[in-house]
Amino acid sequence: MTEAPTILHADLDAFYASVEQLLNPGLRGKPIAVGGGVVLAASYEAKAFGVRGGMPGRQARELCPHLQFVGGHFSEYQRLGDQAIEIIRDFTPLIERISIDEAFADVSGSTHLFGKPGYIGATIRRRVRAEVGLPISVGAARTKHLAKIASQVAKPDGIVVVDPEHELDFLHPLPVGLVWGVGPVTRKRLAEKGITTIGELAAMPGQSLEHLLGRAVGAKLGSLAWNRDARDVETHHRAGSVGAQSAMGRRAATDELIDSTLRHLADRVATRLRAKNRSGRTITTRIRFADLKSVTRSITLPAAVSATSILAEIAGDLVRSALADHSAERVISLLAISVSHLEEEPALQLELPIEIGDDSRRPGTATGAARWVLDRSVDEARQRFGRASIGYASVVLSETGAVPDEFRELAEKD
DNA sequence: TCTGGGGTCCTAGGACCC
DNA sequence: TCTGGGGTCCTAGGACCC
Repeated sequence: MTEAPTILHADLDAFYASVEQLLNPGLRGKPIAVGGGVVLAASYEAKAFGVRGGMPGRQARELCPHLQFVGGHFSEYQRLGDQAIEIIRDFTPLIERISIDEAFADVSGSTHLFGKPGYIGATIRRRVRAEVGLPISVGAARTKHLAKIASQVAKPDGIVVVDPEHELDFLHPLPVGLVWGVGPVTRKRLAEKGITTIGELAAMPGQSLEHLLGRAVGAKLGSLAWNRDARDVETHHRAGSVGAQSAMGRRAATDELIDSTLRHLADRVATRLRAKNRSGRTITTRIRFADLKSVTRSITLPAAVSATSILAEIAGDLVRSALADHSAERVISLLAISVSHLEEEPALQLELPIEIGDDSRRPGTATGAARWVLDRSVDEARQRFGRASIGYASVVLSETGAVPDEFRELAEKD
């Protein structure tokens, strides 16, 4: 007897756009896009014109002249996404939420109560439609990877159950791009070899696959991988890094721009770290130049940090050193800070003897511990009086006119 | 046609240790 | 002394995902 298709993958369709159409009935049936400069989500009516997530707004308008851009109702996205997940939770506690609009569920222990996986999937779809008001697609299969492919095939607003006896029949005609880990670059590389379907991929010897794509991806795609694919639904994740970035069009890389941007980014990252009671040892900065090529610089410290000012200063050192290595580049289009090697935050952060450059950590400035205490009080004040109520002067100033932080935190591409 | 933000994982070279 | 292998950590870059 073969195993049952007890892993479900549920994925809300064109999520942000569907929410906007739910909130405003006047938008239903119309091509709309959430976002502005860039399309974060497009309704199916807009997708019919070729509009896609991640596309520049101008290009989207050219493809679809009647495209309507709508602002994001961020808290509604979170609330409705949570509501849909809670419906799935009525069927099983084994849920792995991948993003705001997507989750795996293991229903192997639920079938004696609720029926076959396909029936559970259909019930979830009906209830999400009735109780939340949104379309959701479901894939059911023996493994996570297969269930995810199935839900993509099920879109829009459908369900696909992959019979374990006929997995290969299901997979082989599908395009390689549906395989997790095959993006535009790999797809192009495969197309050059004449491979466009999963079946053609499966017919390729494992060795040449690995030669073409590298060991990890190649092994994953090997035809046997379908049977070894992980199927454990992991109910809690721990973030491995916390970061923030800021795109800025094309700007001259002046000290003022760099310092104020890094302060803003360090503030966002460090605040989130402290909220999670975490801190990190490795600090990575990224600079993207005018031609969209980017470089990174990182440093791993002997002790973890979560203080805003320390993070900003170290990031400044890293960015300046990278700019010095690329002195021909004077125009930048993006700056980013990320903190990894995360650790649990100790009760009180000790003073850190950090000296990686000349600069601003002179005698007389606050110690690590003092800065940490200062940060904590800023965090508390913001919780009580609102985010804009307090902050470092340069940070507060640079908030104005920027993309709302809620937008950043929810941003996704479909 | 040159566009946002938050992440994960992999690769490869080099330093360092035993 | 110019010679081996294995393991871990760090850094930089890149592909990919939502």
